[in-house]
Amino acid sequence: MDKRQIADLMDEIATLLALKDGSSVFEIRAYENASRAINGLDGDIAILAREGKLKGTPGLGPTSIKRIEEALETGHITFYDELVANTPPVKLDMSRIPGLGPKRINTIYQQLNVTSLAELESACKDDRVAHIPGFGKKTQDKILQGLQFVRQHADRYLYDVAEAEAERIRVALAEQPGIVRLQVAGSLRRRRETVKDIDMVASVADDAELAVRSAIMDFFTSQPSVKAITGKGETKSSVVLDSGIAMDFRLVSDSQFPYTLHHFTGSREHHIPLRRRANSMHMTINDYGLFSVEGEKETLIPCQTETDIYAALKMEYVEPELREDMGEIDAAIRHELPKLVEMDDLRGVLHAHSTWSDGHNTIREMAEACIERGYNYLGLTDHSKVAAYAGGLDAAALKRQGEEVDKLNKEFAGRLHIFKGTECDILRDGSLDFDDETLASLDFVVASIHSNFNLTQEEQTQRMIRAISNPYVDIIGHLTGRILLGRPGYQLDMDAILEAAAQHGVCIEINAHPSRLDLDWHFVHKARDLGIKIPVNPDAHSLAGIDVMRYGIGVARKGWLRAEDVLNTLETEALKDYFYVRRSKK
DNA sequence: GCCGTTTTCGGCCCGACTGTTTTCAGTCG
Repeated sequence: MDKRQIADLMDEIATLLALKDGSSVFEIRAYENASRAINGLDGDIAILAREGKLKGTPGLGPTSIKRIEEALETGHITFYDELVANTPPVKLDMSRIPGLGPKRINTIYQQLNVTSLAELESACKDDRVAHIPGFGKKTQDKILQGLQFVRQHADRYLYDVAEAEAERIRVALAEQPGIVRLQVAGSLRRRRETVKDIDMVASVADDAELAVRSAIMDFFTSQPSVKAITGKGETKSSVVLDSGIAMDFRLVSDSQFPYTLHHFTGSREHHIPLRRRANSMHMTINDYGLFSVEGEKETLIPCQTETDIYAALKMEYVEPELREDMGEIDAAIRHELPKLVEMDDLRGVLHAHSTWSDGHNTIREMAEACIERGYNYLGLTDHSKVAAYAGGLDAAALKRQGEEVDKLNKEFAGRLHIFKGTECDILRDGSLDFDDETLASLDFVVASIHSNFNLTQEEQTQRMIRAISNPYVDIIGHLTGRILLGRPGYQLDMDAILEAAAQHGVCIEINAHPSRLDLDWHFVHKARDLGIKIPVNPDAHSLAGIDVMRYGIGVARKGWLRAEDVLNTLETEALKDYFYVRRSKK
């Protein structure tokens, strides 16, 4: 078990405890804290546990450490298993509905005896939920909406979860004798923010013996993370992994590899116009090959790589991230595809928290971690005062923090520059949580919404535009507030927002946290075309939190961004100038 | 369950909003 899996288990324990009658809210919170503490650990949890270094980590007491050790040794936590066994499954299902917490779940369960979400839905439609004391029509409607949300997002997985699963298997397979080429395909390769399953394609030499293929297939289906085998053949096997993700593995001859890889990378939407183009050039394309067609006769056009396939269609190579039928076909024909931004283009991080608010690590620790990762600057953005739940800073604390940063900047001179910032709450009316004088004292300002999610689209849009119009705001944080697979974002008129941001020269971040990836890639391209600069920000709350940047780069690439479109590809001095110029205009 | 200590027990982040009430419970961040 890795860090993430154990942290998820601890979080589930918290949920299960909350659903149990008579649990202490403080015990629940302790498990939630432990989960966060585990996620925030820097380094391999198995090594930390073995060396006894978990002790002393804030949030991890003797019980949590015992549970972690059990998970590492045995792969499960008995306490968790017992809780699951004693909790009606429908209660867990209900806990995924936004707006339904443990109290209401227990009330519904006791009053209506529902045993499934389907029964809950009927109960809502029969108006039975609205008649429970303390409930009403609006609550019932909200539950119905929540049920729909849960249904729409069932059986999907976050990119990072699927990627970790796929990578484990890819690394194992790569060692297998006989495999020539091996690559992840499907939506994972296209870097979709959530995926339904994992596709992987491998090749063996064209003259490989059947026994080689069989051995590879056997090896695949016997991977430790395989929970069930749903299909097994010479060229394709399907399994379900421990996490519940389905995975298809295809094994083909090496000469067939590029066509198969291309076919299973998709998307369907990309392939439709591509096939149309092939047809117009007297060719046809499927998962076995690209063929020229003369009457009844089909001749294979030999291709070594996907680049060859696109070249045969007189097109530029299309990066997998772009294969969504969002204009990439025409651009590839005209040879006008952008050179997409890469991790190596990034020079620093601009949205990070420290122990001054709800971060796990000190400014110094965060700074040193940035240096280790090759970044040249750190934009420090602790929460503002209204964010009490996150230990937000008031103006006086912010000033003291600035003094600490000044000292650290002297110490780190030449290696790292720390920009003084804030993640300032956007209040209900669109004003900011700090006055102008305080904002003016900082190098830069990230402004985000953390409250009042339920305003109408009109109100929410006006609120956001007012924040964008504030002369001290440089970057809007997690624009829509969505939590992938958790809750939809708040209602915003995106066209109006993007226009306002362009007009005021305000950046919109790509929040790189795998549960957010907000701005959504669908809007990134448009934002770019309007001239909006887009920083890729980790929203890090720990050292490990800095490492999510690559997920943000995935979104940036899906949104057609070049290095010059991403704010934090600027070198330190250029970024200082950028912020300075914005500030001096005020 | 964790923490801190003036340790071995008492406190634990808290304000705002929503929907339901008619003074408050539940949820969220």
